Amino acid sequence: MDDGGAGSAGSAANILRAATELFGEAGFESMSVAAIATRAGVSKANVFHHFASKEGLYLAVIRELSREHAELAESIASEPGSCADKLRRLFRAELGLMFDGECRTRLLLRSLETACGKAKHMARQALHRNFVAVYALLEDGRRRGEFRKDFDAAAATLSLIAAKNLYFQSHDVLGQVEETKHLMDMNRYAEQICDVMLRGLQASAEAPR
Amino acid sequence: MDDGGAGSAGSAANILRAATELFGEAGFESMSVAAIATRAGVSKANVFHHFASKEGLYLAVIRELSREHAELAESIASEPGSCADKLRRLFRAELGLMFDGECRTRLLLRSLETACGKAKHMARQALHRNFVAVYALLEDGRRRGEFRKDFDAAAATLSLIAAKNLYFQSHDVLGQVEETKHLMDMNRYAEQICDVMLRGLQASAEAPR
DNA sequence: ATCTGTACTGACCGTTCGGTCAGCATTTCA
DNA sequence: TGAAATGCTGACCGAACGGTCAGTACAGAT
Repeated sequence: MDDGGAGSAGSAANILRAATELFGEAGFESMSVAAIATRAGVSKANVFHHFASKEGLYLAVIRELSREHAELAESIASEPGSCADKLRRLFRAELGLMFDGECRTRLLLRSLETACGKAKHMARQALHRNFVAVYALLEDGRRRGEFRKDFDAAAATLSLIAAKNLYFQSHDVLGQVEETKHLMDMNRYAEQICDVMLRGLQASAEAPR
Repeated sequence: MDDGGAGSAGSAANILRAATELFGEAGFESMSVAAIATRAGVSKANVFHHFASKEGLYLAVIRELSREHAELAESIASEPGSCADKLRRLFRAELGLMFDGECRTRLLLRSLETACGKAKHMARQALHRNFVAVYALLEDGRRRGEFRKDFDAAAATLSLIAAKNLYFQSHDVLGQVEETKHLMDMNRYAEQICDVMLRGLQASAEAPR
């Protein structure tokens, strides 16, 4: 029983992968340990051999995903270039990562609202690390004079992250509505969102209305 | 068995209310019919007397909430005033409604990602009606010359809705981080988001960067 | 050759779940 | 007065669940 970590690269890794897929497709409660074992090609008892409990397995999955997502933002933010450029690059890269492993992303997003306290907390920590990276980027842009002095960096950061998350959640229905069909293209959406936001951040200091 | 609707105003209404609360606190799968019956002060069998199944009860709850949320946007959009004003009013009003019944909102948001296909569809329809109302508002602003000609109304609408949803989801952790403490105040957040967005929509036509 | 630890399994357990059903009250209508 | 319909319940059911356990197979160390 190693509970998380790579562990023997055989069954344990298979179980972790199967669990990621199945927990991603449906929720924690609606996916049984037996189903995960079947998908992984092992016996149900073997799942409990490698992981202490169903919740332990779930947490191991979340832990892996959280790290992966948080590190991306931090890495891009530390690259050179103007803040506006970095913001565009970051937004696009994050969308890319999200769609790269759809079920993984869905799992992480769902965990934000799960009953299980520990999973919720880990998912929120991932969100927080992401927040801090984007927030720092916006504050940096303000210091450098790229953005106006009087915008609320926290609100703007939240709005950017939100735009990313909801886009992912509703991507598969965008094609069903005429007005949103053109947004199916990820890069086009990223461009539009960044355009509006950057205009808002760069606009002169006079109040809107 | 009346399956939805007010019905006898006694037990059926109690069950519906209890189900809304409990499904809101936890998810569909993690809340048992027995628990709902206890909270409603009736027997478990009585739940099945009024509703065809657990899923039927769930759908009845969602149906009620969807209507409530979608109608607000449509009503405010039809009021008089400038589009910028209406956008501000709408954003604030929607946030208000969300926090008015927290567990109801949580339930609706969670349904967007549930395994149950019908519930997901209904929640998405509510989202769609909301989308259409905001989208029409932005397009109207563009036609009236309040906003610039070349912004993407669909992307901006999605972003506004997203900013609202994520704010609700993360509201209780905003107080734990120094940079976001000031956003705990709903109206202040609404103001900041609308400021950035409206500046982005009203800014002159030259490209940002 | 034997011992020890590890990976793994099939069979099983207690519990909880959604759902059913026969039957008891109360009301409604004839 | 009685028959029919409705609201409601406790007792019960089969299925599925998370989790356990005794035991097998096989590795490497002594």
